[in-house]
Amino acid sequence: MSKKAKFDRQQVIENATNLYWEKGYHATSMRNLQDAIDLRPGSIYAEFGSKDGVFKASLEHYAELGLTELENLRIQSSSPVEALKGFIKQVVIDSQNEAPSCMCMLAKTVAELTDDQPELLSVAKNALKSVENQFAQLIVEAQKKKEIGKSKDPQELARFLQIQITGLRVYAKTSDDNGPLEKMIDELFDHHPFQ
Amino acid sequence: MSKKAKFDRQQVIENATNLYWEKGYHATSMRNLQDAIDLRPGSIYAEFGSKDGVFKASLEHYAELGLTELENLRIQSSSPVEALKGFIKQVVIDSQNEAPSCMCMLAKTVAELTDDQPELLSVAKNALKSVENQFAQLIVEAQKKKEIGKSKDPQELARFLQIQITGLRVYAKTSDDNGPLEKMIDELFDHHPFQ
DNA sequence: GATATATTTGAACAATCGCTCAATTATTTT
DNA sequence: AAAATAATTGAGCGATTGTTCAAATATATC
Repeated sequence: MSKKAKFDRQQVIENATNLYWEKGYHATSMRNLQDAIDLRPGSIYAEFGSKDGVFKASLEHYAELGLTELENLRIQSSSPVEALKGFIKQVVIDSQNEAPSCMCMLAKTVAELTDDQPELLSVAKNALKSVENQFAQLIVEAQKKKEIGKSKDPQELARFLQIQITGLRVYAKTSDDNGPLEKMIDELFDHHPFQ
Repeated sequence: MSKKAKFDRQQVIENATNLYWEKGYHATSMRNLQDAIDLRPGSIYAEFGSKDGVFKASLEHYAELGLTELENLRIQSSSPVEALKGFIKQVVIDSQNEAPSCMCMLAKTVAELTDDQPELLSVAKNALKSVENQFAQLIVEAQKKKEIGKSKDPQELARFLQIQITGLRVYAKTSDDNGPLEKMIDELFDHHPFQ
């Protein structure tokens, strides 16, 4: 009795994410978005409600992407610390060539938005916290495998990693020499607060 | 033969800086700016040429503000390391209550802008590098005073500090508990790569 | 094939964007 | 006081913003 053929929602969100990730919230217009996801305004507003709705879906998709990648690295590696190090190298180094922006989209959003967009800001903050919690979980696992001393507080170490990643990614955008960054990542787990 | 009474350029730039610092480049409109600095479009364009011109002047003023603050802290303190630590505590902790944004305006700009604004991006990057160089200079001084081992590379330590500050300031925006951050700052100079 | 209905389209809305410039105002020199 | 000129004003430019909705289209049911 009705028409069912719809666009590929997942593909649409992926394209929207790539555009928002590159340009940020304010610099991305609905017309930019329409072109990037190949949908007319009516369809976008029927599916997402507003520009904010698309951005929110993008933030959630981006966070899911990161968490999935971390899981995959954990499966591929025999060591939780190696998985963490691989993740950090990927987001800090590899993302410079492959990703829409070398910045973390969540950190970029937290940096860009003010309390004028409380919900979007909250989504970004919560997503960052989710990633941090996943870090902590891997650190607990590493402690069980004696890769990290059991006296350390996993949440504290996870927070430390988040801070390092954010700092490193912003710095990566200011510099074209990855040498020092790779060295810093390699040494991350060899000193305080990990050792 | 002519009219000379002009607005206070320094005050105008200061007001513009505070607005741009809070809202970022794209979210700040020329009308927002007109209200904040109490000037009509004609005067603004006569003095700064464009929205980008005002932003550039703001970036430069912001950088100057930071460098001056660092100098003042150095004069007030007998120790270069104490000056550095004081600077970091101020920008990470105190700025949450006092400043237009707890974010570093330069890092925020680097995070927000793309190659669509190459000149503004370059100004922000260069300003960050200037601050980093100032850090390095204080570290050299600290080495002379035996506060830091002379085998350490000042530029490497300065870069490390920049990365820590950026990471800490973004994290501060996601969290309302400063305890862990203050502890991290206090311990910054007690471990690798400083010791 | 006709009907019903969900989906998709794209022109167009009011508001706002960065910016221009003729007109007005204020100050200095004569 | 008059003339000269720089500074300031603010209405308004064309373009773009986020969003709406009547019309057109495509699919499922009968």
